[in-house]
Amino acid sequence: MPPSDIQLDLFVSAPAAAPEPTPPAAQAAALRERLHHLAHAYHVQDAPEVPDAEYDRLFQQLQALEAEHPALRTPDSPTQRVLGAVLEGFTPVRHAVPMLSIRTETDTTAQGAHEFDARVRRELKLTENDAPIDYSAELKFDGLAINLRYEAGVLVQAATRGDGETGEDVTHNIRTIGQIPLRLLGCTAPVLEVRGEVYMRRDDFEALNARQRALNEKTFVNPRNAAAGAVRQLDSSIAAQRPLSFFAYGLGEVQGWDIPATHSALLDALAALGLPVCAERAVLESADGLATFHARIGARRDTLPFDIDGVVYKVNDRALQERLGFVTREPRWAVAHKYPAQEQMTRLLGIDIQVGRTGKLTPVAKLEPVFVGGTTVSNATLHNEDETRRKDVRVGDVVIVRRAGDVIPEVVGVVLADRPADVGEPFDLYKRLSGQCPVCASPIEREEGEVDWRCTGGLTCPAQRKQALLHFASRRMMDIEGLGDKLVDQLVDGQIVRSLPDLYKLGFTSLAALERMGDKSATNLLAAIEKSKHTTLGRFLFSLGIRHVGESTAKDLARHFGTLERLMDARVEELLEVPDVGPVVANSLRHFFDQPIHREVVEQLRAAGVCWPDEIGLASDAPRPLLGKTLVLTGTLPSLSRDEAKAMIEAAGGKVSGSVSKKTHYVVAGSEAGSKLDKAQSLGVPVLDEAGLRALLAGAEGA
DNA sequence: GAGCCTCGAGTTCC
DNA sequence: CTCGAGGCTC
Repeated sequence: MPPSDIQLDLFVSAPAAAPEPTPPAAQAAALRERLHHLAHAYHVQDAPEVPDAEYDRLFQQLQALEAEHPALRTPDSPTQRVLGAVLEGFTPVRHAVPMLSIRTETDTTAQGAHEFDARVRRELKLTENDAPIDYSAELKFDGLAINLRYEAGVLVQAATRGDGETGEDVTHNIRTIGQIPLRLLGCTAPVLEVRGEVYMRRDDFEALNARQRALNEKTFVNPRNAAAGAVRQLDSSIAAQRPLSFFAYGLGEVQGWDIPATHSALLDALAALGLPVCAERAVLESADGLATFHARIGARRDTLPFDIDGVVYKVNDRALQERLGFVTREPRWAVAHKYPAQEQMTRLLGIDIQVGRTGKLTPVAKLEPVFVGGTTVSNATLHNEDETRRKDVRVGDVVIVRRAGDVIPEVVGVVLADRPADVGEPFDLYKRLSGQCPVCASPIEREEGEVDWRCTGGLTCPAQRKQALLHFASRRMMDIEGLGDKLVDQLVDGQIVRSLPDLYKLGFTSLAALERMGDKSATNLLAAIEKSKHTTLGRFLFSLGIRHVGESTAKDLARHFGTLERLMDARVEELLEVPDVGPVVANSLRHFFDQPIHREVVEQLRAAGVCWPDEIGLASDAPRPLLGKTLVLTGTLPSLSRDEAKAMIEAAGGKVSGSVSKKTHYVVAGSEAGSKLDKAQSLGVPVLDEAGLRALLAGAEGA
């Protein structure tokens, strides 16, 4: 069976540990079974069934049980060996020096660092009065450990960890990793084994998955999984297409090479040999220093280009390391200090289907609330029907939920082993809804080649009407302050507002009668509605919610046609003359204005007093120093809001775009600028601060 | 026809 | 913010 071919059902799932008071022996046996099964899925099949945090939890449960009842500690217990197994098809490699695992400090608070320091000092019989100990702190990469064997400076073999004693020869795949030198710089030692982690960068992982999706191939759950799969390919040409990276962090067998006296010096020496060593490391003394490192890296965890699951502390001095030695298979002088999990398991309670503004029907996972990545998550989008089926998510399943940083929570996959007997059917959107919109019961349809199902009800569908109203009133369009979703719900459900023009017929008495609406709020809202009547043609066009017509296109159309009448009557060929308007947009516009109901809405809005100045004539003789220039805004400017800055740039004839490319003339960066700033720098696009922008607007004015 | 550059649209939580 | 897709360019 090729490693990528996952057939979980071949493996009988082990009985889960019973939570009821079971005899400890039976409990330990059940835990051992379960852990063996999970470890096999993780290490050998590259198909983890549960998040790491869950494995760790079961592992610790077994450890605790064995500590309490030492008689239960069998030689084959997962706690007694480093996990993994040799796969058929690869040549086994016996490690000259065993590849050990590292003890995990599971306390994710600063306390974890203090406990490690205290243990080390106790073992060394140091007192408060002794000098502090130097520690080397590094990142704990989320990849897989590899041993590289160099003889006379030449890479002769690369092996996985396997069970720690014997791994697999994966030299053919490792040689495809460009970062790993095939020959060391200035080193001809007879034997030098370098250990480190093969991993996949997040951007490489995303690109790989995008490629897999495009080919309709199965995507990978996470970067580590993808990296492990690549390293275990029997065919190295496949591995070569998987973008892997490497960091060195330790040694195996060494002959004829002077090992530096400290770990930090060793890392420097490895870097000098031409091996990639992560720059994110430090030498610290005291537990406080370690705790600070842990917190500092934790704060930046999401912005690192690769996944980590914690940091690693090592006693820096090799002589001290030797004095500390090992306990069973783990060094006493090193520890991994983890971070809270970004993945958790929870149960899928149901699948709701939402109706969007355009009628798009989106399946949303209703989850048993779970704390992951710093917040409690109870909803997660399933995007669309295909996506939901691809993951085979069913109601009642235990699912893995991930949330990293600002990323929207997502359902990564299903724990098939825990699928209950009474699990729901495979997701079928049409069947679920009996072909009807869940809100208005209009027929639903999915056009050829489209991913999404849509409600055909249009504005007769209350859900779409509500979204249309919210869209119309939003800040970048008609800007009606105070018209939020709660109010829109009441207005539409109470049939007070049936169409956009109804908004302008609202009276004080009908408003004040609503829930949570006092005299003051009603007056303010009416004032906001009144104010919104004075707008621009561009905003008005955008606010109508015509498919494929967003802010930017609406502005282009307004500028090109000048008046609404000319636009409404324009033929498709005339519409195509507008820059950035192609057949799809042109037909969408034509289709919209061909419907009498839409023309009527426009008519009524104007009758209600909605008006705008003619676009023609706006092309005044005001100086336009930024004519033809494209700018990108990023971060927070000290005194200008994003919209203000944008308005100023547009008034000067410039265009504000959302993404940086080589066509961008300037990037205006404020504080907390993100990836756009990096991109500007890598493309050599000039970067301005607010003062620079003002100078550009003003300075060119005289020219 | 491929690849790049934008724009449009959807989405979660506090 | 990110993905998908429309439009433009080569």
